[in-house]
Amino acid sequence: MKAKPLNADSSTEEKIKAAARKLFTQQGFAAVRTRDIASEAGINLALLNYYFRSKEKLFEIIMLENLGHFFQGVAIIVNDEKTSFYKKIELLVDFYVTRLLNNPDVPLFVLNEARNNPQKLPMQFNLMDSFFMKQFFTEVKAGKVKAMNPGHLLINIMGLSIFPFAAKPMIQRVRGISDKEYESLMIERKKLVPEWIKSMLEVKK
Amino acid sequence: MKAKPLNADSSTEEKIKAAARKLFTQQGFAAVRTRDIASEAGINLALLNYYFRSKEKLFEIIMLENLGHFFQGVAIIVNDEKTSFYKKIELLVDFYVTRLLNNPDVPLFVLNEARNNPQKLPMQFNLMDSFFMKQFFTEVKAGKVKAMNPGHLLINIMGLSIFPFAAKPMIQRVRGISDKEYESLMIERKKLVPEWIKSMLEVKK
DNA sequence: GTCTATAATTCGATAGAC
DNA sequence: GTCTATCGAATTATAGAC
Repeated sequence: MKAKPLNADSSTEEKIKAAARKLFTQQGFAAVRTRDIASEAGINLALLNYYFRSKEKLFEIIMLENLGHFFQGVAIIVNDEKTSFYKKIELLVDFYVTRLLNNPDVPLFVLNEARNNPQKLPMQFNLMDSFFMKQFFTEVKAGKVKAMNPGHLLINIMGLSIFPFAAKPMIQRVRGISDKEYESLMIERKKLVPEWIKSMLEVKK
Repeated sequence: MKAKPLNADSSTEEKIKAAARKLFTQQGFAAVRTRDIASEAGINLALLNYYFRSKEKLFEIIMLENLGHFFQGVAIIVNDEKTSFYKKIELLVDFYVTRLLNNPDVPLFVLNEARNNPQKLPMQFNLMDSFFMKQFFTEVKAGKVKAMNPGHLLINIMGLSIFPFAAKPMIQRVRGISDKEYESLMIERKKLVPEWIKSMLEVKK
């Protein structure tokens, strides 16, 4: 078995992937030119086609990576039988916000891809069959949380966690705040969103 | 002054605009070919350039229309001095959901545009100076609602109202529900989102 | 593996007939 | 106003030298 080179991340292949990841994620497939990727990677256009056969192949690799950012880890969180219902909400929000702080362009990319190529989304992963959902129904039956269509719960968790990243440029425009301020707002949300979700689920006396 | 033709909506110009609106809104500027627009409109490519000088000009028209869907009406709602703080929240949510039920592709389009061309967004419209925000601060000072960074309030209202439309294909994929079911979920949200926002703002005793 | 040069295709835009 | 035919620029992909 061949040993991986020590500097796998600085190999030419990785440089191209890094450039492609940046540009594709920010601008989408159609808006990016392979020339731009090559230039961003500091290499030649021909070399890009030498490593990856085509623009499509390279894009698919990046897409799978980005989808991973979105779905990887979620399955583990929602199916852990040792954590409580509310703890899972905290973990989910923290997971999304933490990951997206480092990859703020991923949400729009994934949402666009989901619309343009829904068949490429991981289908096996059915949130409705998760242990998290079982816990939700248990809480509802016990009268501990308000009954609602579980779709609302999922939309609310994701909407409150993910939307602010997808809408960052728009919100910064209508509010006029800096990148730094926006980041600290997002960090605040790690704590606030679970509290809000809790309030929404609270049974009124 | 010349009278408008009675069938303005079926004129060639309108047919082209309708086709462009559909394709640009669904796929974005770069992914759409002028040939596709012409074909969708049932006319020739040359005719498209006869009516609108270029792809860019046509796109700008569509973009302004779509931005209108998003911002038009919001300014009126948030600056009405006769409606209460909570009433405005109800009106905002209803406005977004109602409009987006008929234009479900607009949110992703606007979010993409806001990122790609932030300078083209209407800047004059500063939500922070609105009467709605004054009312929020009044409520906070009176101890009637929880204090929070007003950015969170805006993000939450928009996230809970708009995100489900931007994420529709993804959510349908992970939940496996039909278009019809999804629509009734959205209609439910007109009533539920304002209630949830209220819960989030409630001062705990 | 990496480059230069170029082939092959696509796409926006126009010329010119009707 | 509307069409066919085509130009010219841009872009993906490859051939071939080093």
